Amino acid sequence: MDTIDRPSGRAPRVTAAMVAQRAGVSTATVSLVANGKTRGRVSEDNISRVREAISELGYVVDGIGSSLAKGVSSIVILVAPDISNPFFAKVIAGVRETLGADYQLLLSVTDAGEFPHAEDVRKLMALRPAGLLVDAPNAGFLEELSAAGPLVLLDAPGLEAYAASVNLDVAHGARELAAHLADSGHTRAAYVDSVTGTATFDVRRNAFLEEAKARGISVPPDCIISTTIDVGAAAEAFALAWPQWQRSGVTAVVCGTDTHAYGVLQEARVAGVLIPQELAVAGFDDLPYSATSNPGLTSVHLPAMPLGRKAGQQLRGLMAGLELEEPHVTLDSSLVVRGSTG
Amino acid sequence: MDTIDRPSGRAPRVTAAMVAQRAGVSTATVSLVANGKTRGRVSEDNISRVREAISELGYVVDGIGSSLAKGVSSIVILVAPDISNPFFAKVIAGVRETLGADYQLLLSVTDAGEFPHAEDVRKLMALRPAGLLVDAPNAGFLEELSAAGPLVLLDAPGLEAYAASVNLDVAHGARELAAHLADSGHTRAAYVDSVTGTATFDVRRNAFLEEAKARGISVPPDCIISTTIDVGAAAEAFALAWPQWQRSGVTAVVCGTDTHAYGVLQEARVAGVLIPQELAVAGFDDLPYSATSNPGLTSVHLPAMPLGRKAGQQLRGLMAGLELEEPHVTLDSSLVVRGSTG
DNA sequence: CTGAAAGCGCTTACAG
DNA sequence: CTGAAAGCGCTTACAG
Repeated sequence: MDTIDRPSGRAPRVTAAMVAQRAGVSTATVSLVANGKTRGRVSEDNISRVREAISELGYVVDGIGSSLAKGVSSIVILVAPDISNPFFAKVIAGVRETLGADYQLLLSVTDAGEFPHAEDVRKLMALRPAGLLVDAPNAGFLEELSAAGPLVLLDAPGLEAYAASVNLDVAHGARELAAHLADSGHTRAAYVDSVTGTATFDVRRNAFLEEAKARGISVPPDCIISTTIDVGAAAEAFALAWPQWQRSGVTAVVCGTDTHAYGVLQEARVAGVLIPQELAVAGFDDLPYSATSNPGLTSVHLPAMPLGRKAGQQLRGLMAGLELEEPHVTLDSSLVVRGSTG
Repeated sequence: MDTIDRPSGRAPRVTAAMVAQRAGVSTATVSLVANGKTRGRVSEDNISRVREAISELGYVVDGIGSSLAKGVSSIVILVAPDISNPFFAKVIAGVRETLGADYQLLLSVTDAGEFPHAEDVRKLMALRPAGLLVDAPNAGFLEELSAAGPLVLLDAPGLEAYAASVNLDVAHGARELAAHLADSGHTRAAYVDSVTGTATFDVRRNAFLEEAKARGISVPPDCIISTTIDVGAAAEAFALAWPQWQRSGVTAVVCGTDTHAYGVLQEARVAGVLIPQELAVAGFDDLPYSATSNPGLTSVHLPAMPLGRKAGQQLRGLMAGLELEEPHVTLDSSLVVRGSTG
């Protein structure tokens, strides 16, 4: 039985006042009922009256009015430099899962790899978000943020001083990878880095280089290049560098992301470089396609969904006004060996 | 010269009243200046006074207060059933590009392939969005939406009656694909569909089946299966179906998305099925990885970024109160042939 | 050109 | 347990 009048297409906005009138109570009571704050404040009788009126009229608390009165909205802003990464889609899924229907996820996207600046941040804050999630930030951005309100950083190694964080132990996987290559007999490797000045990429590179060195794998400075996170760009850069690398005895290439690695694989096929016989290739992220490529891509697996889930969970805690028991969490990474490294 | 006092971490909210006082004008004037509505309404003198005060105090118009007064927010909601698809990341990038900094993009995500229902929609509308973008909807969802305000549909073939739309001519690519397979000598094919009841998948399948039939390729009912848009799920389903298909003489598999096709490629490698000698494989979307896989995946290319761009552009028109010159736009698709089909 | 005032829809002390 | 009232920060007729 639909009792809503909808004469000509657009339904009129139903307000708390309309509900109040129908239920024969004040708007204050409507607000209490609609927000479930009735405990010891509203009579059973009025509760059911209001509930009935609410469902009859199809009333929904107006987000804007509510936000203004409360001083905060139900929006959670997720700032991220690269949503084109499939890895990131899983992080979002994880966030959504723990945030549930109480909060709306607003995605702040800029151009690939770029972070918003002071003015953009102010505009975002003008939405009075309930909380902020920042993925793979750099220190400069966090300085500008001058953190107002609940804030959780994702994948922000070394930036623990700024806010609560959920990190990935990429260094562990990077070391495993170096060990794996050393065990396979490699003694000279190259590294394809990401150009974005994001902390996680520094950690990946440094951990790999350090462990490689310790294991007798040399990575000369001219064997380290960087490109944007793009298959084509990586392919091009590799094409340019390979002749040189080959001459200097490079037998393995490690890439900052699987996306870079796909570019290397692609170009290697074009150039007739045998993978893994002539060249071993590995990446970070373990994107879904890495299991599918031919050969499969050896990669450092990062738990994307758990990352999003945990970050959402921590943020919920902060938004509820809690003191986090464990403000800094680190999730494991581990190497997945596939055909691209023999 | 930073004149903002920030005694202990959290900056106090700067309001229009504070700016007004500093500039020696009323809040009405501040509002006019902040919104650029000064033409013939504010003296040059006051304009510069207010501008100065604004920048001195770092004032930003509060989104919530503004939205409440205006009756509409600056939020554009993008509803989509599957953001884990890299295709979708590009659509978002296109939308962002045309929407610019004036609007905030709110991503409404549900579980993969699911659409929000009545209640969720109401909650979204409670944010008073300036506009709505709905990707790959089904009719049921649009019925529930009872469209209030500017709305543009993306990739919603056959749903033109509901709202302005930007569509992809997937049928054209699908027919090209059927022709290509027929030309390659295939006479029996299988189809791996998506389980989501999304119109575009129906169009893809139907256009392919029709053209295949016309070209002498038979696709028996038991050679049509469907799975979620997931590499693993597709691989599993293919593993189960392949022995049967092989016996019945299937030499080509067309997949509703490249993601499905990756699953088929993966399982084929495991099962030792030679691609393309024993089995030709093709998909839709032309994801970045399709150029990289080995063999490369033949796929119907869909212009993701232009799709997002055009949709954003149309929505801007509607939000500006314009009548769209061309409310229904269709973008081209075309087949990209790679190694997976020989 | 300018400002006082009403109003957007809600929430929350407050007084009863 | 209940409601009148103030207030959140802004925008927009309105009167001047």
